[in-house]
Amino acid sequence: MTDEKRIERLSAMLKRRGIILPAFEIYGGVSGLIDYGPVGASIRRRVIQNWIEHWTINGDIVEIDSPTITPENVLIASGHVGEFNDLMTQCEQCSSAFRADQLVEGYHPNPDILVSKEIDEILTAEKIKCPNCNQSQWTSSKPMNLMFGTKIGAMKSSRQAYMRPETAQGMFMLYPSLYRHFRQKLPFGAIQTGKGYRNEISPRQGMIRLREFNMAELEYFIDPENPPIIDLSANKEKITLIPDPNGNEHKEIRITLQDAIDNNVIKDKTVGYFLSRTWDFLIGVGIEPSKIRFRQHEGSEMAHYAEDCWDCEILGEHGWIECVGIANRTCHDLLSHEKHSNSNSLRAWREFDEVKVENKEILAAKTSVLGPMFRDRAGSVLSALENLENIPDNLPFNLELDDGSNVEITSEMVEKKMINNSIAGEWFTPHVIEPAFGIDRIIWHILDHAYEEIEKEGEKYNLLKLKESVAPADVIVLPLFEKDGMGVTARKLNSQINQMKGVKCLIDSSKSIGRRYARADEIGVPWAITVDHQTLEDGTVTIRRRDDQKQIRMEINQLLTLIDSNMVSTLF
RNA sequence: GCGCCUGUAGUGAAGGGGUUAUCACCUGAGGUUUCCAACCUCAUGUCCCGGGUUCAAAUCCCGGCGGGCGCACCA
Repeated sequence: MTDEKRIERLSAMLKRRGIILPAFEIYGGVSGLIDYGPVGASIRRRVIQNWIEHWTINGDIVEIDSPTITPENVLIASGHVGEFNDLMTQCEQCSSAFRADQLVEGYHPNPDILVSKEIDEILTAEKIKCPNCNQSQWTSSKPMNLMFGTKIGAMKSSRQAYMRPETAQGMFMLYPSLYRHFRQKLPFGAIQTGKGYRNEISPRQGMIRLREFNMAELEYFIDPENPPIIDLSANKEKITLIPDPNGNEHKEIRITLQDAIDNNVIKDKTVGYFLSRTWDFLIGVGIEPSKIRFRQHEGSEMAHYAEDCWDCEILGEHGWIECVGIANRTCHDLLSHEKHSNSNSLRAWREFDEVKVENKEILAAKTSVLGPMFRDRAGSVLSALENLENIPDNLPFNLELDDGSNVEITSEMVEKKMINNSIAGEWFTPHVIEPAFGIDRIIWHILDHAYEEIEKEGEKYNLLKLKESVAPADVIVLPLFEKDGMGVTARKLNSQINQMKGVKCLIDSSKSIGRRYARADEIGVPWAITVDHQTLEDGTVTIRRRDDQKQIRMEINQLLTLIDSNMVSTLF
């Protein structure tokens, strides 16, 4: 943060040019909500498109899309309801905030179940002191759930629900379908992009902490005993890591990811792989390599579900900001959803290398005899027989049932049998590695890193050096003048280019040519085509490169071919 | 949520208990100009919202909303 005013000039430009603006501004605005304007929306769409293509390119990852409204039981299972319904209270003396249930621990057998009023009474009655300043003056406690609540349906039949705090749960809900889609073979993954919601207490720092934000998450399901084989040795780039938050090695190191895995700096290879793929994505959309680092989470700041977590932080005007979290969520989510939903389809089948053959002697029940004999107890007799550890040598014998009672089993009721079980494999709950991207934060840093203020002929000049892949438009057509048919030619060219698949072209004919170049440079359009007098004579135009203002004259048709095949940059 | 600072055209700023609120850039129309924010003429557009004090409030006071920073919080 060398220049304090730069962020203000950048923010003013983003607003002036219709990139990022405060939402609902004519009604005073709402903190933590933003609009992407006509230019910004194009950038956002392209960043997301890049992200989707980046992950789906190998075929082991598919895109899904789930509702943002989520019923409460899903979020109870995920832990979001329980973890974030804590009552908070604040010391009036020193303003420190604490979880109220932790303060009254020891004064009540189960502080978790107390409501706000009861906790306040205990705080006052027991004169509980502030751990920070030793005073005993507490504000009334308030529940702190950062989720936006809503109801599904009306009146009595309505059902409690929340706006999703993350997109991940959608992928877990679709696990059975994904498992079938991928022919029941791990590893595989699913991605989802969309809005997430958090009712932040205090949104800050422009578009860094929003209440409604664009997320992009990948859930990659693996067999923890047979993790994917990862080879990152081709990746020679040294990357900044801050590992070992609680140990002696907690400092920045520069290391290749392969070395980091080999030296156990990154313990999980799959996590290492996603660090690498995240790096590639960020570079691809124009984040500066020197402004990226990966920091390992401390135990205390880890989410309730995560086992190991690395943040990818990007340096910008707001300092180092967490933009991607890569977490090993283990089997936490799938297991919990299995329990809460009574489903048994959130598993995968692991075949053993060798089929295990088990020869076993059992007492097979003759149900036609047992049934009439024991009637309503027949069920428990059957299960006791099945669970019998040691087959008795002689019949009859006394069989103990679950309820502690005994029955006599005679030779008419059972038959000794040898069975051979062959066990080919086992069911297990897959582990999941989750890279979660904050798209708005990434877009902020793309803009931050691309924004350049230079001097041009003694004047200040701004440009956005966006990568072609995330520019709001690919090309802009500028008639030198409207007259003499230049405007007509330009409009025709604009429409021809816009008919190309995946290519977006703008046109601008107001004010002087220099001013129009400046406007296009400021929103980051990489190429400008100028229609001039010579165009009318010989069918050539000039193509201008944003980053150095170089121009090349060439035939319109030749240029159109290059634009269509995304090859304009080969000209220069 | 607390504390300090703060809010004037699209953007950046000046001013300030008084009758028509100022400037630059931007935007639009016209003119001029054969390629990098040129020039001329004209035009559009502002005191965050609500309440109070006052003959009079954009200005002072209170509250809200928004923004910045610090503390706290942050899946």
